[in-house]
Amino acid sequence: MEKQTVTIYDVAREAGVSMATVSRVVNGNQNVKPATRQRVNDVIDKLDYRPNAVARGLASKKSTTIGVIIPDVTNAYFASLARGIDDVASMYKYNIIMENSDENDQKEMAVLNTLLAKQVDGIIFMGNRVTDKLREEFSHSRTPIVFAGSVDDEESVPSVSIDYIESTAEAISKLIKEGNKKVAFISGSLSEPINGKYRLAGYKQALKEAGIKFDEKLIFETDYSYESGIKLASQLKDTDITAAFAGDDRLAAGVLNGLTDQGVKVPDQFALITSNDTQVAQLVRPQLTSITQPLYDIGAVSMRLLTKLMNKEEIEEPTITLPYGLDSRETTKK
Amino acid sequence: MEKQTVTIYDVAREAGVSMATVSRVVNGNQNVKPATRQRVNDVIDKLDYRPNAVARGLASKKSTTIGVIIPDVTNAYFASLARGIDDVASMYKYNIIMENSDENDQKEMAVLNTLLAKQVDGIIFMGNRVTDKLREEFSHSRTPIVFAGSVDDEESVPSVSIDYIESTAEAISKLIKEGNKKVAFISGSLSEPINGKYRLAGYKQALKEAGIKFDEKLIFETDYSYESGIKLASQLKDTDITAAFAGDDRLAAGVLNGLTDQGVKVPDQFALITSNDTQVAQLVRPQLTSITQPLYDIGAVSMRLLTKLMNKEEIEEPTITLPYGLDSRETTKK
DNA sequence: ATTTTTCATGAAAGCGTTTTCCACACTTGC
DNA sequence: GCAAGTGTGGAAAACGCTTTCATGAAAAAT
Repeated sequence: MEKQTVTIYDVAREAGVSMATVSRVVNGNQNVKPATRQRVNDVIDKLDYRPNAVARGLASKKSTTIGVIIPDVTNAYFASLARGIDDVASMYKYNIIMENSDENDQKEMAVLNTLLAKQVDGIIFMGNRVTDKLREEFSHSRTPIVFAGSVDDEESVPSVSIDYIESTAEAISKLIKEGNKKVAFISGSLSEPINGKYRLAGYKQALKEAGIKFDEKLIFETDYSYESGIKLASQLKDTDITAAFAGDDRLAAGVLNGLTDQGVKVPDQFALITSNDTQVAQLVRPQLTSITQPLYDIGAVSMRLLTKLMNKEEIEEPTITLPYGLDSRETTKK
Repeated sequence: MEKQTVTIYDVAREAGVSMATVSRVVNGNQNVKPATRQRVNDVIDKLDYRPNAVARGLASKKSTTIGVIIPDVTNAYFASLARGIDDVASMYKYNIIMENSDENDQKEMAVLNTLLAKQVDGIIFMGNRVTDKLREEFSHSRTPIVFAGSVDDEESVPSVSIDYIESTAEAISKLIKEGNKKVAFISGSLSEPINGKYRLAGYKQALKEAGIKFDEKLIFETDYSYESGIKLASQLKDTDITAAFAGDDRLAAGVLNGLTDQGVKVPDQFALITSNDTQVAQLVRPQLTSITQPLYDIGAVSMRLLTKLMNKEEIEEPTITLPYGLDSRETTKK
């Protein structure tokens, strides 16, 4: 008693109508007499008919699926964005094909291609770096795309994020105002615009406002892992640096725990501000003072923007900047 | 200069062969003369032809896509599994449609249906509870499915997880051996078999071995959030309970931080063991002693198992149990 | 030299929908 | 009473591919 798939044709036959009519009732087309509609629906229930989305996609040239390129689901920052994306996607009846890219250029190209092959109606890209090859691929395709949680260096692609320059500047200023003369800038690769271009610019801006000279030696370029934070803490310990800004929460947590484990008192001897405000920031003790980002909303707004793009609606402003905050917790004074 | 899609037909015409031949070279079929293959490949490159996966899916009745039902991507436990799933999925050239279910029965049914409609070749289900309706739907469909990180209550569905009874018993025994007479059992809903059936059984087993009578009042049923842990800590503080086992890391972190914030010394005055070993367990201070689970592997093995199922390979044992550990960190004595 | 195999390829029938025309049967309006 | 709508519904052509079957040519076997 294998469950053989029942097709639209079976329904049509059983209901004594044409496939076209069945298609109409399935798709909520109004040109169907209520009586007919009822009859068809009854047959659909009886036969437990479910439209084949693949056939549908082929015929309509719409897959009601969007592709999400994510560096790593395991990272709370991206996972939160993803959650926002997913929620509004399902609100608009889209499904999500998710692909981990590991921020690896080749892999990104590969997943982009499979996404395109699968005929996704749109793409949301998370990641901090966009190679020219990738950008070319984007413009080359007719599939709408938006960046979530990062800005395209050249602003040629719609994006949703906070203002990284301002927020970083504000964090650094706070650190300086609290009496720190030497504030370290800790981030992932500076080749990523978010670090090397925006955050660093904010850092320099704050320094300038305070009349402090920029010192190359205060810049620490590493990766986004907890372990790197731990390692960095040892380096930091033996310097006259008294505060740091970190571009990632896990990284910051590593620095914090590393420092604490070595007997450095935070925030008394060392102040720390992190920037993504994932739950990690509040799990550690002392709790990390953090730039707060509306993570879920960044994802949600990105997806909403994408729906507009897919709908060919007119977009006022393709580069959306959401408000951020600065939550003083326990790794800064007061 | 709109990029109009180039089809297999265009390639065929341009290369002077039939669609069948193009299809053959695209799919690596050996029945093509090298010279012809070369010619076709050249045209493919020249025209930048990319096979339409939707049309492919319709014709071949395979979507090379698998559905993943996940309670919440934002939860590190599930995200880790997902990562394992995704990696071996892409190893086998499958894509992943991911759906958040929020452990909500209705939503689960809904996403299952859209997954089926999309003709996924297989499904991986994460979640702690399976309603009869859902189970019925599973068996009703011809799509292979496997449970990742949970066991089907009735073992009617292939699954991959650790032994929850044994691991919990071991954790509880440790707590008892360290001198704790009253050990709380903190978990999510007991209606979920993983808690109410397996873990609780392990708890009782350990009690029995130690000759301690089971006390209903030591069972705390809550949800998996950090906040619930914080709340629970206040309750725990004013009892003579001196240790607890928690079924989730965020929950455990909440308990730990709540206790600590109220001046309770962990582990001296209160010992704590958690069970998922996500990164959270090591981020908090003191670090949480935890049952360790091969999270990534659970996901990876699940996906591997699914590929076998989709391939109709013979399965020796559909219920796979992976080894666990117990990592003594800082919330238990030595 | 003839028959049998094997190889390479093409023709065409699906796959399960959507969608564009058409056509028919009624209503309207005058 | 007739032309012009209007609301329903059917026929059939896509959609872009895979796959079966048939076929002719070349290679191997006799």
